[in-house]
Order: sequence, then structure tokens, then C-alpha cells
Amino acid sequence: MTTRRDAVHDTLRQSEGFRSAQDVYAEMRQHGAKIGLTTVYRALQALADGGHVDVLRTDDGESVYRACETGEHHHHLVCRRCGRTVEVAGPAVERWAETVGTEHGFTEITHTVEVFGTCSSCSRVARPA
Amino acid sequence: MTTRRDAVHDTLRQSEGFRSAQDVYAEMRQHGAKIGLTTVYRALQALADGGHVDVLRTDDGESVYRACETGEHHHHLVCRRCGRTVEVAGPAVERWAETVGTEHGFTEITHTVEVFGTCSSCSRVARPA
DNA sequence: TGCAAAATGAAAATGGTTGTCAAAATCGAC
DNA sequence: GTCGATTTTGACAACCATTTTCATTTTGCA
Repeated sequence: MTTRRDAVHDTLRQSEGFRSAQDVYAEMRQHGAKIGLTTVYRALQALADGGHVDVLRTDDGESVYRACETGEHHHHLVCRRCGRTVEVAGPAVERWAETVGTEHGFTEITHTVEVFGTCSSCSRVARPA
Repeated sequence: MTTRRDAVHDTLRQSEGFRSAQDVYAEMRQHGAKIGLTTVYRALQALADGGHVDVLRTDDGESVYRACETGEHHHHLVCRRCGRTVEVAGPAVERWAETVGTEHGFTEITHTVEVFGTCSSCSRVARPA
């Protein structure tokens, strides 16, 4: 009962960066897969719930997904131009978040951290913002 | 030409935490203000563009706004239950983001950092997740 | 005062995402 | 293998925050 979900997962794994549900759907159809948009959404949600893929929101509110190489907690360094993504660890940040939260009497502390930049390839190609 | 915008800004300033455009609109109408939803959206965008308010996205894709006390770069510690928000500085995080980006050959580095938790008042009231 | 430019807002359009529901695939028991 | 029950699927419609449109009102300024 997971053929579809695996197919979605595989498609995601073949991508360098974060992809939207619609992206994944379009790509799968192009490769001849018989799958509906609804199913792609459901598969991505299931994968995200199970911690198999990471989710984040673009500035225009789209959810984008990425197959993580590691199951451990990590953050992302994302190229704002081409979407290429590097997984990075930040023990110092984890500690900082925990400390800051505790200092103000907060409990059950979580955090979101994403770093954006222009990767070396992209900055070589075009300079203007 | 800024009466409306100021009114929106004021409404935002009276709030403890982040508010959605629809929230702000509803509240202004309740207080008798004659303003359209479109204008609220436009005002919030203008304020955000001008750096007068901070924007972030909720998990369900809604944009929420908050009047910052400081114009300087800072992050937020947000209570996930009541929305109460504390502005926090994190010099260590700034440096970390910059370093991590540079190490991987990225330029023009920016970052988003938000910390979530349950504030002391809320954790006293109810325990379950 | 007059008029051009900007602001306003009601209503319609947009678009990603979710809900609905009937058809198809899958599973388990016999 | 077969049959009914359960799950999965996907076309389509519904949702809803946000944006666009556009006609009207207000404002800026000579």
C-alpha cells in the first residue's frame, strides 16, 4: 500500500533542493507515472508526518518538501536562486534556542532555523539581485 | 495619505503577539473603523516592506504580523498557545549563519530564526499537548 | 478651484491545498 | 481462487487567504 508513496519519495530524492507538491506531481507525470495530484499531496503529508522528508514554506506560502539525508535534527542552507540545499548542523543554535526559551520561562521549546544565500555557481552566472 | 496605515499600525501595536490580516481587519471593524479588507492587506504589506512590522508564516500558511519594539534585527520567542511574543537578540546565531553560509561558498546570506514554546502562564493553566 | 495622481474598497479572480465520494486496488478469510 | 470488507486512489468541487480589477472617492498641488 505504499507503492505510490515510495514513488513520491523517490522523486523527491532525485531532487537537489526543495520541491513543491505541484512540482513533484508535474515531474512524475512527465516521467509517465499515473498518479493524481491529490495522492501526491497525501503522500507528501504522510512522509512529512513520518519525518521522512522536511517541509518548509516559501515566502509566497507554498509548502516545499525535501528528502533528508539524515534523520537527525538539522537545518538547511538554501540557494535562493537555484534551490540547491546543504544540510547543516548547528549545535550552538540548538543550545541558544533552549537557553533563550528557558530564560523567559518557556517550556517545550522548538525552533525553526533556515539560512538562505546565493551559491557559488549562481553568483558566478549573474550578479544583480 | 497614511491615516489608514497608521490605524492599522496602531491596532497591531495594541496586540501582544502576531496577528493575521483578517484578525486585524475584524478587530478594526469591531471598534467601528471604516476600512476595507483590501486596505488592511495593503497597509500590512507596506508596513512590512518598510520594516515597521515583522512578518512570519504560521504552519497553515497564514501571514501574521507584529509591530516590533525595535527596528534592529532580532528574532522572536513565541508562545504556541497564546501567541505572546518576546523579542530576542542572538548575536551568536547571526555569526553562525554567516559562517555556515560562507563555508559552503554562499554569499548574500540571510536567515530566519524563530523559537516556539509554551509560556509560563499557559503551562500553568493546561498541561496536555 | 480644478484636475491629475493616489488611495480606497466591493466584488471577482487566483491558486495552493483540502474535502468529497465513487471507482479501483488490496487484503483476509474461507 | 473467490467474495466481501477495507483501504487507496484520483477527478472534481469546495475552501480560503490573498491578489487583482476597476470604478469611486480622496488627496496633493499648482
